[in-house]
Amino acid sequence: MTARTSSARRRGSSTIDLVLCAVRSGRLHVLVVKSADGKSVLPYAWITDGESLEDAARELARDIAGSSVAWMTAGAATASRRHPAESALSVPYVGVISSGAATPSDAVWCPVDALPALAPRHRALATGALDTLRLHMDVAPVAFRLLPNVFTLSELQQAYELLLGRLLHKASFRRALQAAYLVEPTDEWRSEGRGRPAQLFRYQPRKRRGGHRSVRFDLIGS
Amino acid sequence: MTARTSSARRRGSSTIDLVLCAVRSGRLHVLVVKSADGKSVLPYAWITDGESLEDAARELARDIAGSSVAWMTAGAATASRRHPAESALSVPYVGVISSGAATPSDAVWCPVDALPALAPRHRALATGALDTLRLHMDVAPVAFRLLPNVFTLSELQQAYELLLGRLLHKASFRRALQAAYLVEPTDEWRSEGRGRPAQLFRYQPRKRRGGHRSVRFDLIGS
DNA sequence: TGACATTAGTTGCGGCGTGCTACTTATTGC
DNA sequence: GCAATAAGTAGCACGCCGCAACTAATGTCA
Repeated sequence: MTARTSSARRRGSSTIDLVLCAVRSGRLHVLVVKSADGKSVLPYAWITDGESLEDAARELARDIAGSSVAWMTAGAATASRRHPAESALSVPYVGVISSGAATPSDAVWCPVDALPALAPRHRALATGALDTLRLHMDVAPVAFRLLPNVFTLSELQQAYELLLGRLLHKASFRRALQAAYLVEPTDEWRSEGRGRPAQLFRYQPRKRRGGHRSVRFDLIGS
Repeated sequence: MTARTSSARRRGSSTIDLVLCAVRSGRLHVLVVKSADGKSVLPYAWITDGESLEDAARELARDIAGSSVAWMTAGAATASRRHPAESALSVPYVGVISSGAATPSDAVWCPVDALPALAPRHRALATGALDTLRLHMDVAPVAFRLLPNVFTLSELQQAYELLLGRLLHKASFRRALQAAYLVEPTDEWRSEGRGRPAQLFRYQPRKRRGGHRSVRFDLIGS
């Protein structure tokens, strides 16, 4: 718990609630901290007038996780369900932390499908984080930000498989990636125990095509 | 202005701010109302404790537009820039109204690229609405909800062209639509002045494929 | 040391979706 | 009847995608 979170709480006030996500051993995890009374909570901070919400959320994330978040977006504000500090209104921010970053002290990475006891509002925010990531992954480099600066293509594919919720075909994945000019090979290789070593790549988008957004009907349902 | 909007304003409180969108003569419009002092504002309502934000937003939309919104989603809450009633925190909701609905009284549809003088926060919310619609149009029937219950395929294509910001090819558009089993033909035809009459269709998704989300790299930029 | 397992990375093929051109159909207006 | 206009369709070529099969490089173990 940081000074931000333990500052004077005001009934009827609003909070920024943080859902920090990372990949740990192939599963999506969210960062959970302990409140003053020992309960598990998502990191949160009371909103003060005149401050940018985005800036406040980034500052909170830096306080909690030590490093700055690799990517972040706001979720849908909610006043439903019980907040651990009785915040009237929660403005959720969903952030992504590189899987290479060190685990912050006084915090635990919890698998999103095996969360500890959380206040109902925080549980809803945590379980909804994956949907938020899925909503943005086609227009923002969410999967890339879940990885360290250099990564193997298999790691990138695993990140996409986690976000999409289904297995992908190696050759197709790599051809599509090649065509998009998003990654740049480094001259490093990593040996992961057995098997052939993998080349390391870096996220380095090169092509700036204005648009060419295509029509997509296949995901529309009711 | 409804009773909701003119209710006691409290400094430091939060509002729901509504960006209602509709297509008028081929351009995206947002609904603007007049405040008590004659200024142009987006419809808004003070948030009261214990009420669902989504419910409150839908109620506000019903009060303002008469009919219920065809589709709605929450945007990113913001505390930046000046709000017309000095709301500390705005929770924006972007809604879509069928282009067939009647224009509500005491309200004006304004082209989003030719807005009247608005408070800075409201201007930012209005101009950001198109991005919100674009973010959701691949997973929700946003374009369909911009249209009346029955519509021609040319109207649907125009809605998509407006959202995507580019022209589409008629044959390709129809083939893709056919393959998605999203619309159902009616036995009505509409004659639009000159030219061959167009068959009317209804949004009626039939196929429920679980997932098959595909990898999309082409929109990821920086 | 050689066979095997394991993981990375590539190649070629078939099918489907998409962009394009060109065509047919049906209506209004002169 | 004929031009103009807009809806709707057909055929073709190219590209993307899933798939299977292959090569390459490492570790393991008998």
